[in-house]
Amino acid sequence: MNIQNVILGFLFEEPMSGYDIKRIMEVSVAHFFDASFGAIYPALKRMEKEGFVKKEIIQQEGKPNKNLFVITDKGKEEFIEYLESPINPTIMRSDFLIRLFFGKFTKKENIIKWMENEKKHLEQELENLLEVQKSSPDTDKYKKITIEYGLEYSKMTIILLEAKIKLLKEEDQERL
Amino acid sequence: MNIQNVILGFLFEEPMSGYDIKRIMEVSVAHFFDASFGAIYPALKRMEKEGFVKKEIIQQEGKPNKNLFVITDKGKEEFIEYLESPINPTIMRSDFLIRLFFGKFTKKENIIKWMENEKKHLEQELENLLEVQKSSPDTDKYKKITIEYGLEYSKMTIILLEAKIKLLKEEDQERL
DNA sequence: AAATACATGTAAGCGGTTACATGATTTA
DNA sequence: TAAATCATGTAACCGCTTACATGTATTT
Repeated sequence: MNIQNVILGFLFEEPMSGYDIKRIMEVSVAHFFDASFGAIYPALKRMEKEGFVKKEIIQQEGKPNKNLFVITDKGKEEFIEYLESPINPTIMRSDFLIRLFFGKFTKKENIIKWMENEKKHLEQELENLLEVQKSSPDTDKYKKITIEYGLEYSKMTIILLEAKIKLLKEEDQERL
Repeated sequence: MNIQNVILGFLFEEPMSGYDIKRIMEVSVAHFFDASFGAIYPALKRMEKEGFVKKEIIQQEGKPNKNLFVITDKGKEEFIEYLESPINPTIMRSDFLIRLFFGKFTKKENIIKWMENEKKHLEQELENLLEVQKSSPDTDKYKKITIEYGLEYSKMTIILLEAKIKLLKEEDQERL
């Protein structure tokens, strides 16, 4: 999977601009995929050159013009081919867990700070996902599963972090 | 966080070769960080040049010689500095979830195949983590939390996937 | 006889990110 | 008046992966 495959997926659903793609990613797949404009725009250009998408320039008033990209039959084929290709393993890269792993080299204060920070982020993600779930109750069942997945993950992790933070704080109390 | 920080962390615990570092990563942090030899060896070289580590060549019989890397005081300072620097957000990149998200464009057969594949991987990870937990009961509490984290994540996800696979399969049964 | 473990290393290339440039309109 | 939203794009750079090269000893 790469940025091209993901863009093709979104354009399979409806024509969009690069800007739209970025925005929709943020409210749908951000918990397991993200991309910057610096990746999206050059990808769209390449894809146009290869005939996977075609560009339609939409004149707008008061706003910059919009490049609306429409998926072609060749693009649809390419996407279907991706779906038939071998799946890549899920990758997680966590600075938080690396720091925790080497936690004995720093003050407990730092560790609690990191945990509370991670918890805060997960609470934000949980809130976002609940919002998404509420605002689009008619999404297809597969998209719903990806939301549930994120919901369960953040809930579980918040609970775990809460318990561990509490334990670490209680250790300090006992010493008084 | 980058490969250098992680290597410094491991060398802070004990001197190791590049090969050792790779092996130990696979049985300790693989569920939230991984690196290839092509990243580890050049990193060690750079770090030696910058004075973060020093190399000791160990003569071995029947095996290739080993480059044992020892962390220097400068290296320790560098690692402590990393632990004080702003934390990077956790990144997850899941081909599985992207495919599921666009699941409506393929056959249910494919989706069940992906889910069963993902479940199989998580069961393997769960097994590995249980093995690690059993084989090193005296690790420090912070490392234990990172293992628990992985354990809870894989358990939760296996249960969720099992339920969803069952649901999808039942849908088919009802149609008969 | 083939594969795996041990052990190190490099070069080419990929798939991005970060930072910048541009510019109107709207909101705080 | 500063910041955010809308909108596109590029250039420099980074951090890695993949593939290859080398070679012995052990296991299958």
